[in-house]
This record gives sequence, structure tokens and C-alpha cells, in this order.
Amino acid sequence: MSQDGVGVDLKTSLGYLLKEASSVLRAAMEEVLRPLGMSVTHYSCLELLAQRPGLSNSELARGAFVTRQTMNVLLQALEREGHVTRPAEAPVGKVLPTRLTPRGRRSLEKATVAVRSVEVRMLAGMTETEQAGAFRILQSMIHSLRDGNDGA
Amino acid sequence: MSQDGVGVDLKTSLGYLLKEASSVLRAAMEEVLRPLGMSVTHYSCLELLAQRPGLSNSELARGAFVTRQTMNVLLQALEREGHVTRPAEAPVGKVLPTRLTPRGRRSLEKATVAVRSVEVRMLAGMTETEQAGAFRILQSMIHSLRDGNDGA
DNA sequence: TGACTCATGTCAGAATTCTGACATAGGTTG
DNA sequence: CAACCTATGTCAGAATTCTGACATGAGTCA
Repeated sequence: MSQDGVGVDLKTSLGYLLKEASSVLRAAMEEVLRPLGMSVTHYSCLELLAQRPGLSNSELARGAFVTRQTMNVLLQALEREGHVTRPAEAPVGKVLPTRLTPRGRRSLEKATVAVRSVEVRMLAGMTETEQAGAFRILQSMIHSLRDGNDGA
Repeated sequence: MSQDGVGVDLKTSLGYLLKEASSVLRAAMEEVLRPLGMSVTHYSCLELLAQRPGLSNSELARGAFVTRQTMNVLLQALEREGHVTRPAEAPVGKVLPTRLTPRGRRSLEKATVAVRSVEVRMLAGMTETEQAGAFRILQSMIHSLRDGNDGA
């Protein structure tokens, strides 16, 4: 009655499982980051800046999967706490390139260790081949959903 | 510089990709549900009730990956709009079994069609074998993160 | 050059979700 | 039976994120 050919069976739905996995991952990350007084978005922002210094507010927002307004709020807090710096005026256009301070880098280091432990735990029991397969499949899903044709 | 052996390289991180996939999926679902005046959590709740009638508030919350307080707010709205019904008093304990009304069922039907189109699009380009592999891998991740053991 | 379009940073208010707290029901254990 | 523990439903307030809106800078095109 619930799946008469038209329903979405949650027990076998990849979308539902994806949401569950994401939820569990987020909870696990929050758990290890809480003792450091850091949220997941918080950490994502610092990690992005470490790997790609000089990212703008909007670029950080896209990388952390939040709106640029949300990232702006976070950046203002991080700036106030001395974890990141932004020039008072934009070198070009309106884009303000953001950079980690030494303090932000130290803060990130501890967080990275914690997050890495979660990622290692998540990958436990998966072979390298399986991990590569998972990577490819997730990318396929993302690509299919992004380049979406207009709804039929 | 960014991954001196200790960093988490976002470009190759399965956790990051998982978050991205989940984000894109959510956006795609919101896009098709918006014309129906329905949110993802909204839809999740109705779909859960269709497949497992009589679920309690707390069980629905776990199934939709939100807190029971959040689900309670949603259920009160759905009840007010006549999409679900709950008995005034608990048959046993404090648990209030929730059920879809005919109206809720009709509302869900439209949403299911929309969500199904997203899921189909997401799976485009994946063979049945790949889908089965993805399913197994996601379950493995969830299991490993839940029971902190290395699932090896 | 001027009009148009797009992306950005930012402020403000709304919506959503969460954390904290409380009372109550049921099971467990001594 | 009594004490304890867990789970549930619910209220209230806080935190987070989002949508709407505006001004500005850069690129495009006629």
C-alpha cells in the first residue's frame, strides 16, 4: 500500500540513505568538535581557508554549502575572535580576500585531528577500491542533480 | 602546503563529498516541493506515515533526522491543516500514534511524484549494480560511525 | 559612452531547528 | 512495593540559517 509502484520506499531509497549518512556524519563531527567550541560550519570555513587562502565570503559560502549571508555572519565572528583577517577595502571589485591568522591556524590544527578521526572511523571496513567507487558514485549523483534538465 | 600529511584534503574527502551530495539533493528536493508548498521535512513526515502508519512523534523525528521538539512543531501544523490526526489521549503510555488523513494522503501523492523525479534524475547514469554498491557503501559508513567500532 | 546584466558584501527580519526544562508513563531492579 | 532509569510529549527561549532587499563594482554589448 505504501509502494504501489508509485511510492518512494524509504528502506531502499538511495536518497534517504544519503540523508541518513549525512546526518550521522554531521552528528559525529559535532560531537568531536564541541569540546573545541567549534561548529561544523565553523570548521569547514577554516579548512577551506587553509587549503585555498584568500577565498572570498561568497566562495567560502559555496564551499561550506550555506548562503553568503550565513557565511558573512560567521566570518564577522571569526574576525572578531582573531581567527581570520580581511582587508578593510577590496583590492579589486567588492571581493574581500580572507586569510587565516596564526591563531586561526592553531585552532584549525586541533579541529583537523578530531575530524580526521571521524573520517577514518567512517572509512573503516572499506577497501581502497570501495572508497574509490563511493567517490565516483557520489560525484555521479551530484553531477546528475546539478545539470538538471527542467522538470518534465 | 594544505595537506602536509595531517590535513583533510577536501577535494578527495569522502565526508566532504557526502555533504555536498546531500546538499545538492536537498536543494533539488526543495525546488520541486516548493510549488506544492511543502518542505523536505514536511514531505519526509508524510512519507514515513504512509509507509508506517501510527508512528509516534519521537519515531517520526528519528526517521526524519530532526529532534522530537522540531517534529512536534511540524505535527501540530499538519494537524491544524488537517493532514494528520492524533488521538486526544494516548492509548498506552504517552505515545500518540499519528495517521494520515485522506487529505494528507492526497497531498503526499503529488509530492511523491515530484520527489521521485528527483531520485530518478539522481540515479541517471548509474547501473543497477552501481546503485547496489552505493547502497552497501552508505550503510557501511553509517554503521561505522554509529557504533564507534572499526567495522573491519 | 551608456545601458544592461551579473556577482558581491551587507543589513534586517522571518523561518526553522536546536537546547533546556518539566511532568508523566512504563519497565527494571532491589 | 519503592526507587530508579529511560522514553515520551510539550512548552519556552536561544541559536542558526534563510529569504528579501539594497548599493556597489566589473564585464558585456550596442
